[in-house]
Amino acid sequence: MTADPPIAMRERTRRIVQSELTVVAQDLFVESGYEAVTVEQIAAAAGMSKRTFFRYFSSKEDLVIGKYDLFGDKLAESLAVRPAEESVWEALRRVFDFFVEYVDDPKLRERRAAMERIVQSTPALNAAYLEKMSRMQKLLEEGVAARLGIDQRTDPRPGAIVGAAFACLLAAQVTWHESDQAGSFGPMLDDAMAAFHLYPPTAR
Amino acid sequence: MTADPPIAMRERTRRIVQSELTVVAQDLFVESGYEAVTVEQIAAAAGMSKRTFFRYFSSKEDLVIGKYDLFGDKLAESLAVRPAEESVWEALRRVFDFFVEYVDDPKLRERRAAMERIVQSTPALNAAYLEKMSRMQKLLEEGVAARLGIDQRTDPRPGAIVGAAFACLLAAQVTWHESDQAGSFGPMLDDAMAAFHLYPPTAR
DNA sequence: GTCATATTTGACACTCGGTGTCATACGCGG
DNA sequence: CCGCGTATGACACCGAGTGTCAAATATGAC
Repeated sequence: MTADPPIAMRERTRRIVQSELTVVAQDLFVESGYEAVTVEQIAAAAGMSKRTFFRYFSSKEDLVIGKYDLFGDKLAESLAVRPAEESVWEALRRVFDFFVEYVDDPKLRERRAAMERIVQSTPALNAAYLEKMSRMQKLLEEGVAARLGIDQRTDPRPGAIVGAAFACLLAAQVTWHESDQAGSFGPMLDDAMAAFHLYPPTAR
Repeated sequence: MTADPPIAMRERTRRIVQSELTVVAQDLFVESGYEAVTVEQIAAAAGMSKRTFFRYFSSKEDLVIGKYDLFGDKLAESLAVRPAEESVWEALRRVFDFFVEYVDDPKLRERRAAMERIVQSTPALNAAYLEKMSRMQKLLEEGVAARLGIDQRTDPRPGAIVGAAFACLLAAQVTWHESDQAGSFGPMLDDAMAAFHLYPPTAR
């Protein structure tokens, strides 16, 4: 247990440096665009060498979208906790409340909107973003398959359902982002997901 | 008109060099993995310099997934041609017959399956693939919005519906790819898309 | 066939993202 | 104050991708 305090300490300072880097980098991205800003510039603006930057982020992309790595497990746990009598579609909608909170958060709104614009308009970032989403989806598929009592290895429906739910999430996000963003993101997501009705799974 | 023949000629030889490069590169990828093969190795194996490689493909990724750029417009046209009385979901399924033909094509099956494995297992490629898909989706959204008579700038449903259809396509593709691949890909896609029923769009 | 012209190619130098290595500086517990 | 482990910077290096320019090659007119 004597090893705990220093580790926690290091981890804390590490987080601080990371968020400092994130802020500095985002300001530069907003000013000049993602691709026009080099890692060396970010590092210099944060008072460190390029080599040290890569000790805090595994890549330039990671600085922007790395945070989504943490989301996946949270979502899967959140799905596991949903009551069994709830429909799969409804359960997924409730799981997405996590995103709704994130999008609605008034403290982050300005900054998040700016970064979203940059991600949407930078193909490399958008690609990486979609890949993260696809990883989250995979983590949820197992839970959905279990709920439906079907085998995800031979039945495409768990993947299709989770993918469709994420498609709703992304579509709502884009529309929301291009709207005036008054009120909550929740109803927009509800609209998107309400376009679908799931047939009860049939045995095969 | 005298300018036509040479252009067609150059374009033809260009295609030939491109497909030669693709074959050579795919063989190398299958042997050693995408990332382990350098562009210089591909170029050397095809008897040209690295600089010349980049005159035929804008990037290493482009060599693998660049062909999908052409799909988008075809899909959009294909949707525009679907009869108006057909439901949106059914129309999208019919548009996907294009993919079904592609996947079923017995001449390409072996090679395509090998490349699919590589794309699935290489994050950078998978990300780029998803990004291409997302571009195709955008091209179809307008047509879907028109069919439904709703405004895609303020209503998330066109994007959600197209995205959901593509989610079915991807899920079916993954499941298909992990199956014995006997028979046609079509029924697998039907299964995935049959999990959903679309509510008729309501005015807002 | 010959010449003029346009295109293709290779060679080279360069930028940027990312990694391995090593010596040094720093913070901490004894 | 000393020893130890971690953080850092400097440097060299690799691979993807681009700009430039000169040489090679193909094309068209005559």
